[in-house]
Amino acid sequence: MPRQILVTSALPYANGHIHIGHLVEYLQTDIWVRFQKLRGNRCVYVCADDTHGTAIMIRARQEGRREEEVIADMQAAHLCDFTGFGIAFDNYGSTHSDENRALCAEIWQSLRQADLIVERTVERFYDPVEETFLADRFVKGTCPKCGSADQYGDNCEKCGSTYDATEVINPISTLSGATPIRRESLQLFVELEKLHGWLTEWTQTGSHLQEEIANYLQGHFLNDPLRDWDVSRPARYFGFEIPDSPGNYWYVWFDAPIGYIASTQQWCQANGEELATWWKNPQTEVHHFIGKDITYFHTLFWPAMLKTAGFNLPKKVHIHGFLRVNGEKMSKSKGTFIMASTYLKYLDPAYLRYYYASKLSSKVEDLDLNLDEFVARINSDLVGKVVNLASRSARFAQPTGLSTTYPDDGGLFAEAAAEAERIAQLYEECEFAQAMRAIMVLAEKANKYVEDNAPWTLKKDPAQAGRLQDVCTVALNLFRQLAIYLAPVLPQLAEQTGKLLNAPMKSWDETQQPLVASPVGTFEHLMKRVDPAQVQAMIEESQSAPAAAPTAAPAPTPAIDSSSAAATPAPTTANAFGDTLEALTKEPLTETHCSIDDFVKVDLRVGRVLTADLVEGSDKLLKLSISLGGDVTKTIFAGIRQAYEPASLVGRLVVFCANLAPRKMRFGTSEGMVLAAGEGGTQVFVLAPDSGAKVGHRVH
RNA sequence: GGCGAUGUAGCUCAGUCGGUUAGAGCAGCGGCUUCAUAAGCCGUGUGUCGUGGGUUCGAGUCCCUCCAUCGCCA
Repeated sequence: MPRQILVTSALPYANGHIHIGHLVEYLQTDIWVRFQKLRGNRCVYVCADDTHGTAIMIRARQEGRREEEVIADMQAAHLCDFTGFGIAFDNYGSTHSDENRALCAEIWQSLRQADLIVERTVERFYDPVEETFLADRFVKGTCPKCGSADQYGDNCEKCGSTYDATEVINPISTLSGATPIRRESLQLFVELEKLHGWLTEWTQTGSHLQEEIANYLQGHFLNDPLRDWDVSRPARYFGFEIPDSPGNYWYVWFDAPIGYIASTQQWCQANGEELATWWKNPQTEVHHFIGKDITYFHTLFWPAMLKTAGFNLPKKVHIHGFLRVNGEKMSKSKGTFIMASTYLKYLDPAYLRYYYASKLSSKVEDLDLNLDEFVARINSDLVGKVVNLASRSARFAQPTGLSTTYPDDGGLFAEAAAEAERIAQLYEECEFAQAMRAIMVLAEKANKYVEDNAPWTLKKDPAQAGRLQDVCTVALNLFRQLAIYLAPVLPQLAEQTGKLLNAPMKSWDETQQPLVASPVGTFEHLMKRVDPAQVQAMIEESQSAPAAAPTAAPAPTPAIDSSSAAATPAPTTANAFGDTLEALTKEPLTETHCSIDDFVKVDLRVGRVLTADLVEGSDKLLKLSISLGGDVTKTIFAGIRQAYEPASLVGRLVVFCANLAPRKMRFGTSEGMVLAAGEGGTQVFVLAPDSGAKVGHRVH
């Protein structure tokens, strides 16, 4: 009987782009979800942008835009990054949605009815310039305990003491620099203490939490009375106004987790399902994946809200540690603060998926991305052991296909098949590192089989043709087993393997039966070795570019594209650089001249790709939003989809025609044309300026 | 400061209820192979198990001290 599983990752905040630290969580979750689906369980994976709060409000004000515009752009960018890494949400919503507003109201009503809400007047700092109350972290001043200057409003980094922002000496608002004034504010609190007994029981029993987390909660919170949770913020605040308390808004951390439910609801609406099936049903397992920084929101406040409002409690909250790079915190100056979009410009997402998988456990431990190890591990495990297995047998098997009966392999296939449940158990428990190791052991045995049976020798003797086919049948079946075991981590490899062997992989159970009598397709490279130079280039770009908006990329060929680019047939005659007449022959020079007056009519500009999205219903087009600086943007539909991963374009500079007459297309209006060279299809190469060119520069 | 985690081979880590000479992958070294994307196979480990002490017939594994690193403290 298939399980019914609802999975979430934490909602990324709409104030910043996705970086490789975020990706630990989304990849961990995506792998787990893909595993569940492969096992035949009903599994829905939802997420959303977390859009409310002071930070968004400030950002919008700084940029002179409405909050809605800021969060819409960021959501597009987030989705683009996630898609680039193969993270497959069933629905990706926003906390700023009608569904979420309604659900917040519903849960709020439940909290009221349960008599858990209390109102109090509190004296808080107010910024008279920005006209907003100030969260503690937006107040700086001198520590009232030790006298250290320039400390935040909640605690002192020097002496470690904690205090109220209103105690700080000589306070300053970090938003405006103004001296904040004290002002009374009505605040609404959730009296969490009323649920203390229940929370203790829920957190300490039933393995809803990792053991160390349960201990942490017991030691840090549950031994003392729980404080009231302040869930309201006075206007101005970007969020939802509390229906029965005009002028007050729900604190961002109130409506954010409700976004999980709201996103599920959107999915239900799109798929003809009932929300209750997923959130008010003891048969459904809810699994949250989060980072350790937001533990108490998800293990105290959130269960309390769910319990009170009658929604499913999480079966498990899976909490992971932070990412470190080369043993240290991610650092801008060392180039290890790597944005997802930057990574995608240089490296195959499969590498990071596998690397993280090879390091992840169910513990709340930090994960270290050691870049030397990254290169070594991918090259050794994925290229050397896994992909190589197909590479050294598929070509021999292509003329004949697989044998009609599965040959004697000395028990190798059966042995690997017998590992299926153990490996599945490891995936289930989020022990991905152990799962990867178990799979690699199988890969080593398979390679030894190929070595011992030397198909390349058999090939030389026509009398051994049958034996050659058998040996390749074994090798390719062992490879296929590995590809299925790895499919949650490497979906692309699974898909390519399905194509190669003319048997798409749909289920974990396919590891149990060898494939026979199937034709073998033409072998194509499944994975490139990691080029350390690309890693270095990625670091250098991360070092030089502002994190939020990478500048002047050296415009490398996208990683996904370089293998096909090399496959073009070549030469007749060539110049000293090896350039042939091939292209010119295909498209001869235009005979008629173009006057300078004609030329200046064409307004070519340098622009930055803000977002790149797949166009529903078109296999050629990408929808690009291109910035000319500030808030001036153009929307362009470019026929480059087959050549570029959308994520690889975001943030890079392009040259485009900015005054091309707008053209209505089926999908929207295109306001220009991006310059690119090449024959079309996958052979398209977008032009980029040398570094130094600025967004908005005209091309002369 | 309080609480917690971690510290095992050059690197990444495994070591279950304490029990024989402490293991694996990678790197390195030696050999073989050359089908494959400079890939593969075989062989190769003299490690103060962070330090010092204790319990025990026996401790990487239990207890205490200290050191180092990291995290958390609404």
